[in-house]
Amino acid sequence: MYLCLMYTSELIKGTLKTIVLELLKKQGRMYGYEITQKVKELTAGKIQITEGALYPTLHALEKNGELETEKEYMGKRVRKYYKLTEQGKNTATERVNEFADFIETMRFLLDLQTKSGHVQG
Amino acid sequence: MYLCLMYTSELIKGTLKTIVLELLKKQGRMYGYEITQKVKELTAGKIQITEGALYPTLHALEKNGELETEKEYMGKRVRKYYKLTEQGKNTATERVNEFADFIETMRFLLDLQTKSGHVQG
DNA sequence: CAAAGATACATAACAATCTTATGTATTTCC
DNA sequence: GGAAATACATAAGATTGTTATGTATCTTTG
Repeated sequence: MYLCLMYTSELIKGTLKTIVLELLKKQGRMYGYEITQKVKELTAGKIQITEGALYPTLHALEKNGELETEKEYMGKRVRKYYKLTEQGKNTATERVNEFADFIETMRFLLDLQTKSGHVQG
Repeated sequence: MYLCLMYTSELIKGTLKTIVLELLKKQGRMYGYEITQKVKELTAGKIQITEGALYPTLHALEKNGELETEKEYMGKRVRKYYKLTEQGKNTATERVNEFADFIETMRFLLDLQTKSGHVQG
């Protein structure tokens, strides 16, 4: 059995946008810090998005027209909520489909038959 | 149905070492150019390893003690065959296991149930 | 109530890893 | 004999991440 260590950062590389887009698609709207916590929770700590990676990514997606923002004040503290634009919804779907296809290709290439840690059937 | 386009390069990023190590584990020994062709063939052109990425990676793996080389001359042209060291074999297994675990985590995170493009059962 | 930790944003220096471009040289095919 | 394929290699530039740092507010706890 594995301990629940984080993955080497190389693997996460390239999937961050996909994760953010798909999460926003499911959750409707989220703010940055919330995204880091949600991913950590859903992956049992295996994937931990750093703020240094997330915020620039969110800004880039917004600049590219995939996301739009609303600022909300909780007392004096600001929260920037992000949600998908129409374009962002399409991009989210494309990205997820591409990733799904990619992992099937990799599973074939690496001879991975069944899910590790799962008993099938 | 998808056309057989290449994946956005971001996805491949970080998986190159894993691919190389696992291929060498199965094939015994291979030379650089052969690796690029084999991967292209096995993935129907979806993953195309560029030489600018592969050669530096092979050199790094060799420097790190994962690979060892044998030069062979086919006429006047040289081929550099790579094979795994004992350490390399262990690293290959670790990398593949980690990747397998990673894609399961991602499948859960992205709500991917069954294999895209496959009929299960 | 003061300090520590969590929440919430942001940016900059650095590192890793890839693409694209370039270079050299041999072999094969038409 | 020239184009395409084989076979190696490296360098400039782009992308995307980590680590470090900064600011500020809110909550918990001794």
